[in-house]
Amino acid sequence: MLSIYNTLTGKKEPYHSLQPKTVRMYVCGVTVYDYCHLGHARSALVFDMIRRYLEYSGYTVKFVKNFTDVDDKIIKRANEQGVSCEEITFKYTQAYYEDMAKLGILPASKEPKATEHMEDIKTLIDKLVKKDIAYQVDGDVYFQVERYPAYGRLSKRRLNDMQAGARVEVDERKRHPMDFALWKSSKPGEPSWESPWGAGRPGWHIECSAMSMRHLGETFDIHGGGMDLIFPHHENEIAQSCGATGKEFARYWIHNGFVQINQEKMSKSLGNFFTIREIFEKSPWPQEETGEMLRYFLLGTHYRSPLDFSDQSLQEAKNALDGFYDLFQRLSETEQRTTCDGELVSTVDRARMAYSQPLDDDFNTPMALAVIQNLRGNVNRLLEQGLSTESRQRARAAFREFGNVLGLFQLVKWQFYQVTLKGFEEVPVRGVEQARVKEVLSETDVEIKLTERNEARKQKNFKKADEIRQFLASHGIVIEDKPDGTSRWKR
RNA sequence: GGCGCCGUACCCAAGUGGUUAAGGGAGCAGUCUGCAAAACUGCGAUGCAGCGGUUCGACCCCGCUCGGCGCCUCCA
Repeated sequence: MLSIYNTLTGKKEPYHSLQPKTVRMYVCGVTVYDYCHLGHARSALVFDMIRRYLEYSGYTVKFVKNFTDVDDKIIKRANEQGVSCEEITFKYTQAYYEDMAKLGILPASKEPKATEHMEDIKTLIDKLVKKDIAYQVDGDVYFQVERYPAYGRLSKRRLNDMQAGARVEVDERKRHPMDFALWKSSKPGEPSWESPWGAGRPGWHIECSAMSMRHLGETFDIHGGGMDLIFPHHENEIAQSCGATGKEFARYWIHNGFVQINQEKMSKSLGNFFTIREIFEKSPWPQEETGEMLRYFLLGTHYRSPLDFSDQSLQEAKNALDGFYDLFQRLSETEQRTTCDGELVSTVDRARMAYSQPLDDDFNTPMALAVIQNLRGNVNRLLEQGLSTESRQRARAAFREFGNVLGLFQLVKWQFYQVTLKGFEEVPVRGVEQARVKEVLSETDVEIKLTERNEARKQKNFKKADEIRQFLASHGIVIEDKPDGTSRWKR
């Protein structure tokens, strides 16, 4: 039985879909005016995991994630660079897809754009104006918060409290300082669409209401996003949507915590952010592995907690992951003994049950990882006592199955033979000492040396064997001798 | 000023009103190994920021204090 922490009620609640076996879920995506940073990655990854787990649990998931492609920031960026808004949004939408692919984040089932939903947006605003919940001032349309009595129920704020704290200049034309724009008249040169209120563009919040209702219906199951969207974005979405339809909007509100650097929120204004591509570029490890390291790191903390990013944390994730892939290598080797084949089956079954328990409890991925870590230990033990080739494949398949929910353990090659490092002079690793790789040895080079060494070992020439080991080690090659006299190696 | 979050071993990080406070990383010791690596085994918080309170019993509930952070303005 899945339960989810619902921001709306402030409690963990049993989850029930409105339609049986189907989840309709909307997540606020990004405004495409710049490269994504790690914070965006976390949010995307958290909801990707939730989506995957829901599917793993047998639900069909209608997952909608939007792109905001009309916005002040886009206009500003376009003006700065002297290019059109379309060029900006196209460029960063492409970049988004590239970054997400590297992180192993699956595309949503629908990825709508605000600019493609102008009719829906205008219809929705019109409805609010007709119901007298929104009002027009010159070419702008505002939502009147006092006309929605439940305003503040998501963020647990009262209108009066907020009024006291408001320290921005209030537009005198607004009836209440918290009233927000549904439609903004456009200045010359800005993107604009015709409307009953004049040429203009939609406010930020209305697009999500329009797009979610278009693709998921007026009432749907889950709405998610980063913590910082609770107010005002999601609060306003609720007001607009419920105001327009008179029905409940989203039923479960899920919000992920921030990525921090040294205990502080990662943000543009603080200048302490890392873009996703920057992390990949600076990583001394190949792309697939860096992606997996990031996922392991990001899912190692519960989605609602803040999490601090550092190079050390990434390295720790890699070390933890290495243990798995070392095991997977051994599982790929053949074996006749069947001593523990029976026990393996029950071990995997037990793990399967233990696995979904924490994930059912508000998506507790750290605990789920602990279950998989336990399974790793158990399989290692059984492996030592004897697991047949078939059982080894079964074990590997189990890791694939569990790992798929978290986007882990899907690689066929990690290290052991196939890996090539990128960049070979000096690879700076922030915070840690410099990783240095002197020169590249090709796989053939390594194989030749290895054969040479095993010859030497056969002849008990351990001095020579150790020299070769040392030589290879100085080139970042680690040798593992197997009981049968042959060796495996990894970089 | 309003609303809210966090403080668990060297580091990361789960968790429960009452059996031994998960798991990982790092470290140490041992087994194995020609050596090594990997793997396995063992060690590691008598305590969960501090102080009070509720309770038969609290790390977990309540209050206060200290420390750190977030939202209230665009923000994942």
